Amino acid sequence: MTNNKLLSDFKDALRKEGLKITPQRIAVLEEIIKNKGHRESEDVYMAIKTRKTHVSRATVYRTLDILVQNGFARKLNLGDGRARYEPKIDSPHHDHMICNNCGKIIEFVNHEIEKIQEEIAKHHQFKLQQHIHQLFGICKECQ
Amino acid sequence: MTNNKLLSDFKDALRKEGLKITPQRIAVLEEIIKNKGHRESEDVYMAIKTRKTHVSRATVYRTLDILVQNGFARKLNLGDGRARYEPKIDSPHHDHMICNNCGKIIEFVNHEIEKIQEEIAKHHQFKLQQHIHQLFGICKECQ
DNA sequence: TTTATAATTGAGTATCATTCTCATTTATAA
DNA sequence: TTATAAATGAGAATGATACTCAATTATAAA
Ligand SMILES: [Mn+2]
Ligand SMILES: [Mn+2]
Ligand SMILES: [Zn+2]
Ligand SMILES: [Zn+2]
Repeated sequence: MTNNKLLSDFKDALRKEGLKITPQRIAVLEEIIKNKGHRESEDVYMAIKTRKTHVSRATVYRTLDILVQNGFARKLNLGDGRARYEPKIDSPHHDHMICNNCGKIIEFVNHEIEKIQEEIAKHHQFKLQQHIHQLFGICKECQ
Repeated sequence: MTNNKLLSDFKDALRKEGLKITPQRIAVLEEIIKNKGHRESEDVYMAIKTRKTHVSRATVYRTLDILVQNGFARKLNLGDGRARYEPKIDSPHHDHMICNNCGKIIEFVNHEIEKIQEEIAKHHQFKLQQHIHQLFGICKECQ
């Protein structure tokens, strides 16, 4: 999906939700889809602030929420007290391996695990909505 | 394992670490092994404070860390900003399903998943140290 | 048992990510 | 162009957890 298509989809989503199209909101979307992935709110804030539109931390947080709510981004909790955001469009579901030493994030997906998860849920008559699966350890380069 | 055995093991662990045996530390251990599981620090603090030894929040946090460091408890991050602690002794590894509605926690373990995890790590030459696997959704009773 | 002392405790303060408040600014539809 | 509801930003608030440091206490030596 081209960035232009994404941008116009985002504008459509804003209109559909009765939200206004503002330079700050566009800037946050653009920053997130630069696809460096796994960005902290503060990173996004600094990146936008230093070279583009004037923006506040509050607005970055608010816009990241809008992106997550509308399926443009995914919010990750890596257990270190700071949320990360990654673009969701064109990025199918995956989970993460995180290096305890350098913080590097490796993405993985395993359909067998996904299937077993669903069986476990079904067995407990539990309606599965989301899951978190994170592997922590030491990456190849840090050993 | 009896609670008495656990208590003496804890005292041994404290001695081995050069730490003192205090009523506060004993009280936190006892509260945790009451096996209600998945307790918040504040719960533990209130429980001890209301019916036993005088204790402070700081000491509860410090002692929970000692328990985790020495293998007596496991610390869980359920993504809601408050850590949970569960006894680890006599409780083999398991993961958690959490109801998005009522907060109920169901424990599960699946050896196939555990095995695949290890294969994934090995494939990336990643030395696996811990993992988090949590399923979120709506429990049977809340549907 | 007393003493010396290093560890522990607790009250309060600090931290830090995130959310909230509200006065000012702005996007949008008429 | 105007009216106005929504959005923004600066700074305050929040909440879990960590830190500080003076007072207390567990422990080992005498
Ligand atoms: Mn990712
Ligand atoms: Mn458990
Ligand atoms: Zn690494
Ligand atoms: Zn439920």
